[in-house]
Parts: sequence; structure tokens; C-alpha cells
Amino acid sequence: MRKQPSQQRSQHMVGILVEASGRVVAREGLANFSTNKVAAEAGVSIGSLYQYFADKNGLLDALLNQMLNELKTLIDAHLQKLLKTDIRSAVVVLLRAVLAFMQHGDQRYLQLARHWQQLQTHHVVDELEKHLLETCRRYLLDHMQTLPIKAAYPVLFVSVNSVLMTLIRYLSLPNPPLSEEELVDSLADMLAAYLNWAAVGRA
Amino acid sequence: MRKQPSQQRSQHMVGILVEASGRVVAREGLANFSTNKVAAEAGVSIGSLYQYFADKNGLLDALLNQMLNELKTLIDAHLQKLLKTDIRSAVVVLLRAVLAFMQHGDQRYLQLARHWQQLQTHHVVDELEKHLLETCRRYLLDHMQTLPIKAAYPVLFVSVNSVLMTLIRYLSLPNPPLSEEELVDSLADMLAAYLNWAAVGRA
Amino acid sequence: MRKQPSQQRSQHMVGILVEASGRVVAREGLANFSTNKVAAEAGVSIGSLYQYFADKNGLLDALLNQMLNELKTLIDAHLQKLLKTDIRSAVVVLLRAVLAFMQHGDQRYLQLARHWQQLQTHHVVDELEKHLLETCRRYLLDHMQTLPIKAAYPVLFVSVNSVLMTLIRYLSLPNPPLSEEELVDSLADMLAAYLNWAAVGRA
Amino acid sequence: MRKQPSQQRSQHMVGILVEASGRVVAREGLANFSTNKVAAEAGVSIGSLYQYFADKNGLLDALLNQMLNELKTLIDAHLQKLLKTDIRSAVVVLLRAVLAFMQHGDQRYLQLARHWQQLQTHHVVDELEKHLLETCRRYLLDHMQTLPIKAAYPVLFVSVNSVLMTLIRYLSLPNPPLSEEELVDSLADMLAAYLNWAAVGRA
DNA sequence: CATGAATGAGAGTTCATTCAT
DNA sequence: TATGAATGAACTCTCATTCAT
Repeated sequence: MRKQPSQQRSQHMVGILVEASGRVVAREGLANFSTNKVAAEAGVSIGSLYQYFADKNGLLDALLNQMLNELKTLIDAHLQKLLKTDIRSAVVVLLRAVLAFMQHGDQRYLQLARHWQQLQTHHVVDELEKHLLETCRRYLLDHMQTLPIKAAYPVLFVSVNSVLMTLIRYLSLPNPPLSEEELVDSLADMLAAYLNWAAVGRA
Repeated sequence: MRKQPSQQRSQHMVGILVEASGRVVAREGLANFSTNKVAAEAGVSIGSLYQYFADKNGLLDALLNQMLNELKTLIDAHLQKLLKTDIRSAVVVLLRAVLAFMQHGDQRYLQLARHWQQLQTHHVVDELEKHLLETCRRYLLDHMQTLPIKAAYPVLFVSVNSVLMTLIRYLSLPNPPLSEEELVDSLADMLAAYLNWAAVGRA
Repeated sequence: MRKQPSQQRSQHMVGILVEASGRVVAREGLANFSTNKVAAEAGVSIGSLYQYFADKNGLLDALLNQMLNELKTLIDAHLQKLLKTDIRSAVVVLLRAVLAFMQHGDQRYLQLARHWQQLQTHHVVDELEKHLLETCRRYLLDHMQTLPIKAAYPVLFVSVNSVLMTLIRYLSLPNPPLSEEELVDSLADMLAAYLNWAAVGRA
Repeated sequence: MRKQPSQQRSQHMVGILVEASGRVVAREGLANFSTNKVAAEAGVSIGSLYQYFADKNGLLDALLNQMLNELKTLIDAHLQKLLKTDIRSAVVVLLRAVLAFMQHGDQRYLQLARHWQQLQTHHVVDELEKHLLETCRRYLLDHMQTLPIKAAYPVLFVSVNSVLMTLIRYLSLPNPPLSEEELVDSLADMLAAYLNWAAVGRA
């Protein structure tokens, strides 16, 4: 059972452990991530770790949630700006921000993104998808006139996931066969073409 | 050095072990895949397993290659038909075939697809991508007149991966929020819109 | 990295494991020495063993170092006495001490001595040889007048190894064809004759 | 049970297997010596191997016996010459021959000599020792006048083993701290000094 | 007799988790 | 609560030996 951190010390401890997890993931990769290493990295006993996290997955859960929240914040930070531009520019801005986010600092999130499949917790990807879907929906709502799409769910699902998953695939490549510029541009082109088509073609 | 035990018995044993690997992967997932489980599943001693496969990765390699070859065959089987239709129909046909393939039987390939990141041998995904890229290129070459795209690499990369990765994402969802029909249609729409745009927009 | 568990408990555990290693070596020989057997012999889990020793060699290293230190102590304990007597007596005293040491208790050290070749860590034999060589050199220095040898390395090498290796050979014999007395006397005679000759013959 | 090779084919087979064993030992070392490798090296099935040799040790036994016989032959080949010279020269000649023998060709015997301790079969060393002892005895008998030793067993034991074991020790050193010349000379000096002393000192 | 596929005990090692202190 | 020594099941892989063909 995960402990309900009701006090400051607990919160503090949880923070320290998640931070340590991040460093371990960044330094050793997900494959070499272990509870003992996290405890050592945090300068905390392994016993204490288990007071705050039910098991190894709990740590990764928390780390992923942290990532999720930072990503949500990132998106929301760009939201007002995004709502005012055309799709292509919006996608470009968003993708550049996400790419930068993934690569910043010690790359802990890059490691997670590259291996999200083996993480039990799909809920993070689901949540991120949901957030993006809603952002999308809002965008389309704001652009009803130029892009009169009835925001059909399948269109959004395919749009969001194509971009997201292709990004992850790109980040997984040791020697990417195309530059970030090219990737971002192409994805933006694709999405713009798709949504424009969806607006016009169905009109 | 592994022995290269000759002919029928070997092939038989190799087949049995790969088949057992498939069942273990299907039942327990890639994370819980182990040589002992495969040997037990195959009703064979662990020693025998190591007469035919150098190590654990050899087993996964074989399983992945099997999948790769079946996928290639699947694609090539549809090739002539695909070359004669428009993009949208081509994508629809291909996706339906791949979806059926991924879900048939015990879903062993689905497990592999979901966890392709942790497989040492990225070469299988890379090969599949390559095969699809070439198929794509050939298709575009055959449709030069209606789709005069200079087959820029980024366009192909984004096209192939958007479809492939979104498919994998869809197959990973325990409760997919859209039907296969919807998924296939939307992906086809997107790709058609993108490639048409690429042809026209750049002309 | 092994933990460096601190102080008493550590030392205790290390002691227990080295002691158990000794018993296993004594009982089963070096060829059948295994980490699992040591853990079982120590009444400790295999996991615990690996908290204190990096690997199988670590265990043997410790055992060998123990032996090395005891031997060094043994030699040094006799040093003052040795320096005051003639060579023959010195060799006799030393050999008797080493023989007793090798045979005491469960003969664990005898096993090690017999199989020193297959120990990765030749450094123990080398160290012992070095210690003996230095003791020799010091002895000769103290007896410059009666034994004016320029302490040529080959002379020392042959002296030390002849005695040491013949001793090991003797200890390896299940039914020695001569008594300890006879062995010790003969070796002492040989060494005395050699060094005297070296002193006189080269003068 | 070892098969009694009563026919030519058997003899031939035994020879082939022993020869193969030699090559495997030479190439891979004693630690990596395995029955399967020997069978493969001999171009014979592992099953056949076990028709001629009871177990792994049987092979090494045979190999050691081969070595023993070659060494005996070597000694005997020098016998007449040796009997006519002084001890020092005799030891020098013998040691040079043995050193050359150990290092010739593919060094299979060097591997065996370096690891004789872990070979179950001490009887080979025993036999060699016996042969050398008898050769020694005969030598002393022939030199009764200049070396009137009553051929006491301990003297012979120490003489033979000092030389033999120091030689093995020398051959075990990866970076010998003295040259073969120095080794041979020093051992010869030691033995000559010892036996001369034994003759004179006891006279 | 020859074959060589099959065996399986046993090797070294890891790591998530527990529990006495 | 905090600790961290202790646990042991599970892992990958080897190799001497057997036995059905």
C-alpha cells in the first residue's frame, strides 16, 4: 500500500525519492533501475523507501506522473499562443517544446519515453493523450470557421497519436535518419493536411 | 559456437522452441520471458534449448524474424493489388491485413510489437520499416502522375511511422475508444490527405 | 560495487564466510568449491554472501590472504631467532613451523597450497615468495662475514622455491616415502650446502 | 570401465582421441578442456569417445601417460651421455632437454605441467619422480669414487623434487624474473653443491 | 559399434522485498 | 519511523554423461 503522505516530512521524502529515481534512470537507464540503487542515490535506507512506495513500480509511477504533470504544464503554458495560430504553426511550436523538454537536463524523461511500453502504467500515456485530445478539441472549437470539423473522436485520436508515437519512435532511434527540423516539419505538414482535408472534404 | 545439428530434427526442434517462445511471450509477456520457461513450455530440457540457440536473445531473434518474415510475406502478398489502387484504399487494405495478423491466435506478436523497445534487436523493426518504406517508394513511383512526390525521406518516415506506431498504440489499449473500422479509416484519410498535399502543395 | 557494511556485524559475517570457505576447501577441495556450498556451510543465504564478497574469487582471495598473513606472521615471529643462527638451523626451524602450520586443523591451507596454480590470484604465492626472498636477503646481509653472497636473484629464487615447492610436493603425497624429519633435514642440508658453496665458490 | 583396446581399430581410435586431447589442451588450456571439444577436435562422436575412455579423466590420464613416456624416453636418450659427465653438467643437460621438451610444438605439455596439481592423477608425477630417482641412483652408483654417497632416499627425494618442482614453478610464471640460463645454472649449482657436500660431509 | 541429440544437476549471480533491531 | 542486513527464488548458461537409433 502506498503511504498517504499526510505530513511535510512524508512529502519531502517522496520528493527526494522520486528525484533520486530520476537520477538513477537518467544515469543507468531503465534496465538497470533498481530499488536499492534509488535508496542509495537518495541517501535513504531501502526500508524507508518501502515506507513511501509499495514497490518498484510505485517509484516509476511517481516519476511518470511527474513527467506527465510537467508535460501538461508545458502544453498549457503554450496554450494561449497556440490558440491564435494556424494548425501547422501550432504543431510546430508544440513539438519543438516537447522535444526540448525530452532532451533537457539529464534526459531522464527521454529514457522513460523510449521505454514506456515496458512500464506497467499506461495510464500516463493515456492521460497525456487525453490532455492533448482536449487541447485539440479546444483548438478546433476556436477555429470552427476556418476548420469546421465536428471534432470526430477518431480524427483526434489518429492526429494526436500519430504525432506522439512518431515522436517517441524518433527519440528511440540511436542514429535518427532525419533531423529534428525535418521531423517536426513533416509531422506538422501531415497534421495540417489531414485536418484541412477533414474540414474541407467533409464540408 | 552452437552446433548446427543437421536437417530435419534440428528444424523440428528449432520450430518447437520458437513456437514455445511464442506461447511464453503471449502468456507471460516479454518481461517474464525466460529460457527456463521456454524449455519447460516446449517440454524440453534447458540443455537442449542451448544446443539450438546461443542465448536468450537468439530465441527472441528467431521469434522476431518469424514475425518479420510473416509480415513481409503479408505485405508482398497484397503488393500487386495495392499498386493498382489509390492510396487510401491501399492503406485500408494493408492496415486490415496487419491488424488481423497482429490479433490472430494467441497474440504473441502483439506482445512483441508492444514491447519492441526493449528488444535488443531493433533490427527487426528497422527491417520492417525499411520494407514498408521501399514498398511506399515503389507505390509512389508507380503513381508518379497522380502523386508526383519526390519521395523525400522525411515524408516517408513520418507516413510509415505514424501508421505503424498508431497501430501499435491502438493494439496496446485494453479498451480501445474507437473501433478498428474507425481507426483504419482515419489513418487512411490522414495518409491520403498528407500525400496528396505533398504532391500538390509542392508541385 | 559491494556494500561496505560497517564495523562489527560486517567483520563477523566476513569472518564466518571465510571460515566456511576454509571448511569447504578442506572438505571438498578447490575444484568443488562453490559459492552455494560456502553459503550453505556458513548457514547463510547466498544473497548474504554476495553482500560481502563481489564474487567467488573474492572469497578465495580472502582465504588466501588470511593464509598469507598467518604465514607472514609465522615467519616474522621466528625472525629474530633465525637471524642469530646458522643457515641450516634457520631452515630447519622455519620448515618445521611451516609444516606444522600447513597441517594444523582441517588442512584447508594444504588444499590451497596444493592447488595454487589454478588460483587466479597468484599474487598470494608471489607475495609469500617475495616475503621469503626479503627475509633471505636480510639474513644474508646479517651474515655477510660468514656468507658473503652478493644475494644474486637466481640464487635466491632457486633457494626459496626449491624449499617451498618441495614442501608442497611432500604435503601432496598421500603416503610420503620419507618422514618429516628426513625431509626437513635434507632440505636444510641442501640449502646450507648451496649457500656455503655460493659464498665460497664465488669469493 | 575403460575399454581394453584389443584390436587395431581401437588402438587407432585411442591414439586419435589422445592426440585430439593434446590439441585441445594446447589451444584452449586445461580449464576449457571438455569431452565434447575433444570429440569434435577428433572428428569423432562424443558417444564413441566414451567407448574408449571411461570419463574426462581417462583422457587426461592417457595424455599424461603419453607425456610421461616421452619424458622417460628423453631421459633415457641422454642417459649414456649423462653417466659420463659430472653432476653439474648432467643437471644442465637434463634441464635444458626438459625445458625444450616442455616448450616444443603446441605447448600442450606445458599446460599440463602448469596445472598438474588439479589433475587427479598424481601417479604421473610419481612415476616421473621414480624414473628420475632411479636414474639418479644409477648415476651415483657409477660415480661411487668421486661421489661416494650411500644414495640415501631423502637426499635423492629432495634433489629430484627441488629441481622438478622449481622447474614447474618457473614454467608457471607469466613473467619469469630470471632467464632459463640463470635458472638452469642455479639449479645445477645447487644440486652439485648438495651432492658434493653429501659425499664429502658424510665421508 | 557409432552416433549425437538430449539430459539436468549445478554453476555464478541479481534484486525486490522483509523484518528484527 | 528508520534502518540495512538478510533473504531466496529466479535468472542465464555449461558440460559430463547417457541411450535410443
